[in-house]
Amino acid sequence: MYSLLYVRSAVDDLTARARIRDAAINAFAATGFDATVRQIAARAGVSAGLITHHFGSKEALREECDAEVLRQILALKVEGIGMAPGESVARIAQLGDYGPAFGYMLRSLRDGGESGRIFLQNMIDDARDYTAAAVKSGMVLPSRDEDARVELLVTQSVGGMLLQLSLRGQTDFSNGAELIRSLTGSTSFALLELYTQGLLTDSSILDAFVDQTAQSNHEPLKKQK
Amino acid sequence: MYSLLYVRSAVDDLTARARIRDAAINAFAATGFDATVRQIAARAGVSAGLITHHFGSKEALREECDAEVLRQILALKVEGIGMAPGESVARIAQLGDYGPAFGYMLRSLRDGGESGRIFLQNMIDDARDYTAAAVKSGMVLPSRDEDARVELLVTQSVGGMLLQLSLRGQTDFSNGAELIRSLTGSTSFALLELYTQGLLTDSSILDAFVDQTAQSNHEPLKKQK
DNA sequence: TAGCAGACTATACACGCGTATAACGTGCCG
DNA sequence: CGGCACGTTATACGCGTGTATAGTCTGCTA
Repeated sequence: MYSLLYVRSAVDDLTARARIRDAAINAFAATGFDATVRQIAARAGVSAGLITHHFGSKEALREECDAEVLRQILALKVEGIGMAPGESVARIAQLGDYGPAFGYMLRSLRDGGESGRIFLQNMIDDARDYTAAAVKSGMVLPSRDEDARVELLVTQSVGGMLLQLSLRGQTDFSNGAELIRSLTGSTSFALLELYTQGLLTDSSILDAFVDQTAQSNHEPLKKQK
Repeated sequence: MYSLLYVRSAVDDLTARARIRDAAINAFAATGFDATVRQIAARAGVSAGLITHHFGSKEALREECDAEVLRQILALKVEGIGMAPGESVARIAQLGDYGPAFGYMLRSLRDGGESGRIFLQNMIDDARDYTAAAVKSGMVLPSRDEDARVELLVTQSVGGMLLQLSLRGQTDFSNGAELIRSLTGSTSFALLELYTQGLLTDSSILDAFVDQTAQSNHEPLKKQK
C-alpha cells in the first residue's frame, strides 16, 4: 500500500503508523531510549494510546525502529568508515533525511545493547570487504591478522566518534549534519597522519610483543587464510 | 549540617555510609546508572531509607561515587592508555579492589554524561604529557598537531574498548579482571601493528587532504535540505 | 540513671511510567 | 439504511521509582 521509496520528512501525508515510527526514531536519537511513549506520541501529534494500538508495546516499537534504521543505513552503505575520512564524511554529510537514523544508530551503539551489537557487526563485515579491496589495490598495507585489524579499526573509529561527541557536549543526536560538524575538526588530519606514518619510530615494541606471545603459546596469532 | 563529620575519610570501612557508597559503585558498574536505590540498599545490606538519610538524594550519592572513583583512578595513574598495551593492561590487571571503579568509569564514559566527560578530559591531559615524553625519548614519532593526535588516540582507544565490550556481549562492568580478559585478545597485536606500520602505503591521501584544507580555509563539505 | 543524638527501619506518598479499557467518530459494504 | 471494522482519544489502573515521615533502637554523656 505504501511505497518504501519516499523518504521525505514531511509531517503531513504519512500514515499515522509511519509518523509514529519516525517520531520514535527522532525521539530516541534526540534524547535516548528512555524517551517516553507520551513524548513520542506528542512528537507524532497523536495520543499515547495509539502507539500501543499500532505497535502493541514500546519494545515492539523499538524493534521496528531498529529494523527501519538498519534498512536505511544499509541503503547508503557507509563502507569506508574511518578509512578515508574525507570520503566517508562526505557520504554521511549528504544523508539528509537519514540524519535521525544515523543518530539513532550512534545511540544504539552507545548503550551497548543487542541492536547496537548488530549495527557494529554489520559495519565490521562491510569494512572487511572494503579493506581487503584496498589492500589488493595497493592503497592499504596488508596485516598479519586482517580480521583483528578490521575489528580494531571499526571499533576504534566508531567508539572514537562517540567519545568525541561526548567530549564536545553533543547530547542531541537527531541532527545528522550537526553531528558531522562536531566530528570533522582536527580529528580528520590526526587520523590521516596516524594512518600514514603510524605512531612508533621502530618495530621494537611490536617485535617484543610477538616474541612474548610466541614464547608462551597462550594467545597464538592466527594468520590470514 | 553534619556533613563534615562523615565525609572526611574514605578509608572508614565498616561504616554503613562507606558500605553504601561502595555498593552503589558496584551496582552502577554492574547494571548501569539506572540501578535502583533499593537495589543498592540491598547490596549494602541496609534499608532504602538509610541512603536518603546519609546522602540526601540519589543524585548526591552518584556525585559522591564519581568523586570516589575519580580519586581511585587518579591514584593509579593509568597513563599509557592505548600507548603500550602490554604495559597499561598489566597495570590495570593488577588493580584488584579498583576493579569496580574501572567499570564505573567505563559506564560513565559510555553514557555520555558530564562525569564521563571529566574522566575523559583527565585521561587526555595525562596522555598529553605521557606522549610528549615518548616523543622526546624518540619512541614515538612527532605529530604536526600533537593536541589533536592525543585527543584522537585517547578517544579511539577508550571508545574502542567500550565497543569491544559490547561486541563481546559484556554487560556487567563490575569485574575488572573479566573486563581485561575480554579486551586482551587479538586486539593488542593489531593495535601494535597499526601503531608500528600505519595503514596506508603512501602519503598521497594525507597530502591531498592537506592541500584541500589549505585551499579552502574552511571545510567545503556541507549538504542539507 | 536520665536523656538525647543519631543510626537505622517500616511505611507511606506523589509521581511518571507502560499499558488496558471503553467510548467515539468515520468510512466502507451489504 | 444498518452494521461493523478500525483509527483514534480520554481515562484509568497497576507498578516501580525517589523520597518524606515517623518511629525504634543504641550508645554516649551529664
